[in-house]
Order: sequence, then structure tokens, then C-alpha cells
Amino acid sequence: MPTTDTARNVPRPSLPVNAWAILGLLSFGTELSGYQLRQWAENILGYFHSVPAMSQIYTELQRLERHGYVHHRSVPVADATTGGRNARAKRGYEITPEGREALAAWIRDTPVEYPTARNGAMLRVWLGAYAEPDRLREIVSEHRDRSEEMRAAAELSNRIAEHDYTRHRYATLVTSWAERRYAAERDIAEEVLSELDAVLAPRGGQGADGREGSVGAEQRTNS
Amino acid sequence: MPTTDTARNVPRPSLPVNAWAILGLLSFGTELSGYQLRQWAENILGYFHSVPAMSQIYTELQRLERHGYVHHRSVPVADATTGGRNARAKRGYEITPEGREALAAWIRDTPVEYPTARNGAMLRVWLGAYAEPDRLREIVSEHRDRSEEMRAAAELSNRIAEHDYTRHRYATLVTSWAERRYAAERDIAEEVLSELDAVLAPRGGQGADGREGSVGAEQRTNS
DNA sequence: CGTTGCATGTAAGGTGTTACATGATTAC
DNA sequence: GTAATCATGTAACACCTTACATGCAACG
Repeated sequence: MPTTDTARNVPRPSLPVNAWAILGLLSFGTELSGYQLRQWAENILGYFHSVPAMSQIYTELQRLERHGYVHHRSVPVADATTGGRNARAKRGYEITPEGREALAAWIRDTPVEYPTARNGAMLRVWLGAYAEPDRLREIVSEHRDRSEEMRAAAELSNRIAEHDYTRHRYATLVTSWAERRYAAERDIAEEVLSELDAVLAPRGGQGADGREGSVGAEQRTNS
Repeated sequence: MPTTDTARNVPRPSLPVNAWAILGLLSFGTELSGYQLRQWAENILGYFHSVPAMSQIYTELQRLERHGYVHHRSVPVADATTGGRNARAKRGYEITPEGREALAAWIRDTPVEYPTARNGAMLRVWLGAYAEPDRLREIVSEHRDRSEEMRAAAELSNRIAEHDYTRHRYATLVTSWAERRYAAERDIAEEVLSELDAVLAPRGGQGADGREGSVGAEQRTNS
């Protein structure tokens, strides 16, 4: 009997979402190195998940291997024109059948985490009374521009995925989702920018040390 | 000389975003307990930032106090009908002038973090080849419903903030931003649901152990 | 011959979570 | 009386990041 999690009825240890994201990445390719994995993560994972740090990819890969979800072998890197003479090696990782099973089981059984929508720009707008008007405009513009950048990048990824639609059906779904999502984010930021001007326009704004009163204190907490 | 960060030219220690979020919360009210802070966080902070765990609010409050950004005193809790006889106490926290300065400095000088948009639903759609079609529909529907719930809650918060617009100008900006943002999220989820049906409809979908090829591997990483 | 890209890790440390623990008060 | 709410913490720990360290290959 192997020591992997394949033995039935042994509850699979719950791994962090990041582990499944990396395993998922691996499920789309063959003989990928940790380094390549990060590049893929930037091009895909970044739209609906965070891009893990290099070091984390390597440590996660080790854990995944301990669980029997991936395995690796040394793969010579075919360096362009060298004709394969130079045998510089990389660790080519691959997902195992157990890994695919575990991935399917995770999707089937694990409740979806609440989406974390941390928005540093809006946090600062909320504290607008403490900021210089120009700084506030700068923050929101920057957010709008970043959103547009992400939208454009998602559009590109989407076009690439569409090229081979039958193989990338689900990826296409997600990249086009990302494209619209970031477009919306951009548009709403633009609207906030206008509204901000309306708030800031009236002569004698609140100044930098505004003392506000309570905010939404009465609202109850039943959800 | 006090040991706070007030002494000029002493570089302020950089605190995590959460600390500023809590300090910001405190800047809107007087004599708030850690417990109340969490309720406020749920009603406001939750729309553009995460709601910290109870235990973290308490530890963060302690750190903030060490820095001289907040202080507390014991406040008797006026319990409804008891006429103030029962002197059950809470720790009423308040932001200090140094805290307000630090908050303003943070907004002025600290670059805005990249927004983290982790979406568990889309992560799973991306791995759709490993999921049962019905499970996938369930996941996206749930995401749509949650988005609508958030939208409705934001709308409510927005109406409350609008009641006292002059005091809550910036809060109104943010709650109406949240309202539109979650509405967009809901609508796009609805669209994905339709597209998902189109992908899933063709007879003999890929089955649960689809082996896909590479995805966007060619895209370069220069941004 | 120096910079950039590919490639792989370890170490240290902060952040923030869950679990645990406790107790008073209020509402049913 | 007992469940829910208010209230405050500590302990343990997982997660993930930054910093550090190393080395080969290719390009100009």
C-alpha cells in the first residue's frame, strides 16, 4: 500500500487554496518547472487569484509531492540553438492521477471561500477627510489605470485561449469574465473620480483633520 | 519627551493595512469597544477591505496604543432600562491627535497596495474540467447570489450614510462605489452562468478527468 | 565581462486565523 | 434557566512574504 492519499476513506488533508491553484496550473501542462509555473500564474492565475511568490511555489511543490499529487524528474533544458548539447537541467513537474482525483474532490466537497475584495484605493477614499484632495484624485486615477491595464492583459489572455477553444473552454470563460470584471472596475473608478470632484469642489472642503461622527453604527449584523 | 511617534523626523514604523483600517474606523466614532469596532467593520470595512477577526482587533488595538495612536478608558455600559445602575464596563477606545496625524501621513506617503481579487468561484470554473456540470452551475449561482447580497447590504449602508451626507461625504462615495461594484459582479456572474450552459450543453462534455493542454504558455511576462 | 533570464532553494519573520477560555448581562 | 449578546483576551499555528544565497547560460 502506498502512503499517498489514494487509500479510500482516508480523509484528505485540507490544503490551502494556493496549493490547489498550483496543482491546477500543473494540470494544464507537462514537465513544468517551478519557474515556468510562476510565469503561467502571472498570465492566468493573477486574474482571479493571487500570484504566489517564487519561494512559495517551490515549497508548495514539495508538499504536493509528499502527498503524491505531483512528481518530478530531471529534464534537460533544450536551449534554442545549442542543439541539445548543453544538458542544463530543470525539475519537470507533473500532476499524478491521485493529484487529479484530489483536485476533483476538492472542487466537489470544499465550500467556496468568500471572495476577498481588498481595495486600497477605496479604503483611502473612505478616509478622504485625512487626505489632500489632489492625493485622493491621484489614488483613484491610479486605480482606474491599473484596472484598465488588467483588463487589457485579460483581453490578450482571452484571445490566446480562444485560439484553441476546444482545449481551453473553461479558461476562455474565465478570461472573458476577467475582462469584463476589470472593465467594470475601471468604469466605476472613473465615476468615483467625477463624484470626488463634486465633493471636493465646494469652497472650503473639510480640511485635512476632519472630525467626522459615527457611521452606520445602527445597522445590525444579521447575515 | 513622550515615547510616541510624534517626535518629528522619527520615521513612523510601517503598520499593516489592517491597523490603518481599524484606526480609520476609530476616527469616525467615540469611545468604541473592540466588540463594537468589529460590528462597524462588518457594516463598512467589509465592502472594500476584509473584516478582521475579533482577536486581531484586540491585539491591533494594543499595538496602536503602544504607538500612541489610540488610548482607552473604562466606560460604563448604559444598559437600556437599567437606568445606569449597572456599571458594567467596556474599554472605550479613541483615536489621538497623533493617530490622526499618522493616518494622514499614511495616506500621503504610502503607495497603494495592488488590489487582491481572489475569486474562489472563478478559480473553480477555470478547473471546470474536473467538476461535475451541476456543481459548476451551483458554484457560479452561489457567487451571483452572494454578490447580490453584498450589493443590497451596500445599498442599505449607502442610504444610512446619505442621511447625514455632510458628515459622511466620503463614506457615501465608497458605499455607492460598493453598490455598483457588487452589482457588476452579480451581472457578470449571471453572464458566465449562461456561457457555462453553452459550454456544458454539447452532448458528451469532457467528463470529470479532462486532460487539457497548455494554457497561455506563450504569453510573455513583461509588466 | 556584465547584465538579464532561467533555475532552485533556505531562513526569518510578520500577519492574521482558529481554538480556547472566561464572565457578565439580557431576552425568551 | 438557558440561550444569545456583549465583552476581552491568550495561545498555537498556518500561511505567505521578503531577504538571502547560489549557479549556469545567453546576449550584447
